[in-house]
Amino acid sequence: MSEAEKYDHHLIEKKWQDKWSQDGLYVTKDDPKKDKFYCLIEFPYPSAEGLHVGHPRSYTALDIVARKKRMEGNNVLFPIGFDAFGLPTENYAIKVKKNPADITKDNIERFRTQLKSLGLSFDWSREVVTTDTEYYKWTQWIFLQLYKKGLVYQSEMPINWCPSCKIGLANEEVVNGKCERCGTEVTKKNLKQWMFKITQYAQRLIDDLDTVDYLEKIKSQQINWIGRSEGAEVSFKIKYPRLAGNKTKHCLIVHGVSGHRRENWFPWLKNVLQEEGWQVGVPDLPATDHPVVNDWTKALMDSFSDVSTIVCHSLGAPAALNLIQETNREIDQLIMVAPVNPLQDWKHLNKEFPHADWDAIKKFADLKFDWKKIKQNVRKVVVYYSDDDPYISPESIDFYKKHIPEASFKLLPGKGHFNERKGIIKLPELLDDLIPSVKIFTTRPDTIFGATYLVLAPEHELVEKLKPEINNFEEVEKYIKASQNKSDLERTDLAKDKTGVELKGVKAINPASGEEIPVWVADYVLTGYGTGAIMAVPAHDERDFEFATKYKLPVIKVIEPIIVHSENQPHPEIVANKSVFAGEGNLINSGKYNGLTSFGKLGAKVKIIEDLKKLGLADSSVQYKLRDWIFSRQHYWGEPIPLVHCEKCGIVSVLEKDLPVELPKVKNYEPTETGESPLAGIKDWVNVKCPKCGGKAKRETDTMPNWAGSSWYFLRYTDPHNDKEFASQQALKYWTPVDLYNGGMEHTTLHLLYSRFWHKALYDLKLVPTSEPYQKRISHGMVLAEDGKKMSKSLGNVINPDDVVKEYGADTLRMYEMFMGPFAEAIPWDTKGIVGVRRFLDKVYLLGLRAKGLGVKGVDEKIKSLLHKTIKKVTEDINEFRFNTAVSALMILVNEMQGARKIDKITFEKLLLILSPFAPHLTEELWLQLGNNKSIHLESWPKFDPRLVKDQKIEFVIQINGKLKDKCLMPADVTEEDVLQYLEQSSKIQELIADKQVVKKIFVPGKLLNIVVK
RNA sequence: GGGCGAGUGGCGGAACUGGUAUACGCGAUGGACUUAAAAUCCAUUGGUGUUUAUCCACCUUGUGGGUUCGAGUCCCACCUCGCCUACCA
Repeated sequence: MSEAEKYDHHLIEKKWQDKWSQDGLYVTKDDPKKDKFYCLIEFPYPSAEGLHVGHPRSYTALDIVARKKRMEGNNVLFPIGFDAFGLPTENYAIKVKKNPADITKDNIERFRTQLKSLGLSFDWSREVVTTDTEYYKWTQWIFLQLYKKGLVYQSEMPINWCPSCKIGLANEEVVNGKCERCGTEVTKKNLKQWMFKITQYAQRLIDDLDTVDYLEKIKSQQINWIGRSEGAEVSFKIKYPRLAGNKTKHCLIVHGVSGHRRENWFPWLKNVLQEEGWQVGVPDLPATDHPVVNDWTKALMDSFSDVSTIVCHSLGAPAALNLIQETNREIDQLIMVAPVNPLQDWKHLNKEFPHADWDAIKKFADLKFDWKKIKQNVRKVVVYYSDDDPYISPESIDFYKKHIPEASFKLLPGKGHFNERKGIIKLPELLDDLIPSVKIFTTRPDTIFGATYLVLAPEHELVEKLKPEINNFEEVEKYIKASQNKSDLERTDLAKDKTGVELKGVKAINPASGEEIPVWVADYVLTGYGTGAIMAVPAHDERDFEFATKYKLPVIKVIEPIIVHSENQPHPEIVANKSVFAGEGNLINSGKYNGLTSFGKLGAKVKIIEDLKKLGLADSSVQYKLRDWIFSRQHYWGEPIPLVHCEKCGIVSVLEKDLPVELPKVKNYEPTETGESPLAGIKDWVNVKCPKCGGKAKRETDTMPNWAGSSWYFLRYTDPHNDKEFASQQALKYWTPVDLYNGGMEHTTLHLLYSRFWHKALYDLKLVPTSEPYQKRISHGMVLAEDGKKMSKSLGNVINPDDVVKEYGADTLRMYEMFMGPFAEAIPWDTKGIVGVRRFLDKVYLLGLRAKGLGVKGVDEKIKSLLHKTIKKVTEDINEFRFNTAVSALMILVNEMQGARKIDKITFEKLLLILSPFAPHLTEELWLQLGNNKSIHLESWPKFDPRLVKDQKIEFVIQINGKLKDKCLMPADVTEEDVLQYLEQSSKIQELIADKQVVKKIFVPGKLLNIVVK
């Protein structure tokens, strides 16, 4: 082939790209008569670097699918847009001191030119850009709908904070625990954040995966990320430490003036405490003889000589204080429920309690409390009060706050005076003070007898609560502070030893065995998951084992592996010899559960929980690793969150008619010192009138994350110019769900999950017709650099697609990207390999030139058959995304056609048709040169003839003991008899089996005959 | 540590439900064309051995076992690499 016979890609490609655009060849109209096919690529982020050689790989692949689908008669939607908000642009803007909006505009322009040079059949008329106000107006509108639905809330959350850049970082900006930009170790900072309740959808996000067609590994990644685990919450009671020794558990309950009603709330407490082995004294005194009088006090102390705890209610409170003062006895804890201020004027209550001795009560006012003395005698004071108590005013509580500031004051809203007539008010909180307990989450309740200690996360609230009981509180506090200051990296570094500290003086009771076990605080237990506390079973959990070994805590084996002797199982001794056995098995050392299996419907897992449930000590529980979605970003370049903080009304939505809340232009994009968004500094933007009351208000200055705009862009494509709705119901009904969605594996957790959640929320609001956004999801492999590493600017190994297009043409680039390897796998780029596909296209071109002179009919049967086989193969390969083998099939056909003696125009045209999705420019050029007057891309996809695909004659294989020994040409439907007959005449085979004994013969129709000899 | 996936020539890779391993492409070698080079075309190209008339034999899909008439493909163990994830009880 000479130079002249090579085609000029510059000329051809530009010509057709312009023509197609002029003719609107790829503009899609909604057409209910045609079957729709919605084919979607992840829209790119228009970075300053421009397109990278990885983009065309997936775009071409889906372009091929889209083109084929069109030829098959579908109405195809194949749109394109840009996901343009986000940090890289903001950072770049700060660096070059330009407006991110201007930078974005330039970048998109560059991307458009590049994308257009590839001959992709996008419908550019539907282009969507997330940073356009017409687009983000609707992102904000949807946010408001979700806000109104109660899916959005505000919460103080620790965010990643770079102390050097003074900036909040998104998770994806933290690389190995360090700031992506400056390399400083990232710490945590508490900031109020807007959150999405994605956890509410956790179960549905798992369940509905059954209704969609995703690659298995994508499904499993989603399921893993959501991380459902079934288990149980079990309460471990804390042993009240001061009672452990010589003291008896003795509680005195002192009621108020309404002594006749004390049964309204005392009995339950009395019962519970008695069940726990406490002695309980409730002075059963007539109301008229209320215990203010010193005589009574003395009598009381005589009869209850060893009281460790006093619970008092209402007027019982000053009485109890008086009691403590007068008797000068040490009390462990004093719990005051709705305590009365003794200085209060009680006259107005005379009528309500006519039987009370008001003369005696009035003496309260005369009491002189010696607060110092009282406080010396009581170790711990707890005060419960309510916000709607008709008898106890806030001033009463202030009285106690003034005199006993050390007490813990607990407001329980809506409890009234804690003595409602209608029923008994139970105060589990109070019980927690008397008999505190730790709730733990476990997936292995069957190992509970092996729980030799408890571990609390450092942030666990019980630590503070047990403060008076902890003998080494200073040490504990130091540990907690230290672990809070640790960076995430340090805290999750598995290589480092686990650390922890024991709460000395505190013991917990194993509810199954009744054993006393120590309680530790350690940061290998996470606050955010489960209950923030675990029972440690060192014999059957690696982490617990490691910790127990370090701190010399007991290890009790309670599960024995079931020994099954089977060749297909790992050897049982290997399992048995491990110090930690985390599998299932039979129970030992577990009291009455010994001998049960750990698993199964009748196993210990179920049985133990059932039994503990009856005692009110356990409950089945399902936990998810998935956390709520932190939706706030303290950055400039994102959609403003359309909320307003009003001094009077609190948080108020921006009115729909006032959307979009536009990003103001500012001079400085640098984040602020405080971690607030740069928007906070723009006074005339921040200060607004409240949409509700018209009063003073401030705008929310946080912006949305990138994931917002990309959660619903595919909906906008269906109706991109609608200014009344985000998309019309009609368009949504016709086009959704997306039939085929391709993207990178790196987006299968975050983007895909967020987007599915967002869509489900819209579905619940009846704003979209389907509960799942994407019917099918596939994923492409990365294009690696020639050295096999990731392409990156810093390594200087990036290949620019523009250079390839310039030198070899878009068709060549497209075909090479398809040919390089399996679509789903990462493949290194090989510039040398490109010439192979270019040579192939040159061959096609040459064949085309020759074909012009050919007759309409007359072709070798062999070529005809191969053509039909190739049509079949290419059709199937595109359906299965096996583009590499489709290309190779096309190459084989072209090689054969080149060497063929006889070939006709129709055969060549069919080749062009099946090649056209891969190389749209060249095939269009040749198609029209051959005298056709309509674009090849408007033609139908050719069908193969099944008769021609089947070979008449086949190469039949003769094996001896499975090894190939001979081949012979046979009719496709050859019988065993015919083959055997052939064998008898074959001297070669006869020789080979001459001195052997033929055991049997295996005949596989249409394939082979295997002779088994000895 | 967990999850998923992959190991096939000098290289990228192919092989449908177990049935001819190495398709297709790159590279390499030799030849044709050319003053020469490029381009193009033709031939060869997994390894070893033997023979050189190119016939033949044996070996070969990370390693070691197993199932089977037959294993790149299925099972078990191990090794290596990649991606995602990370103390989730």
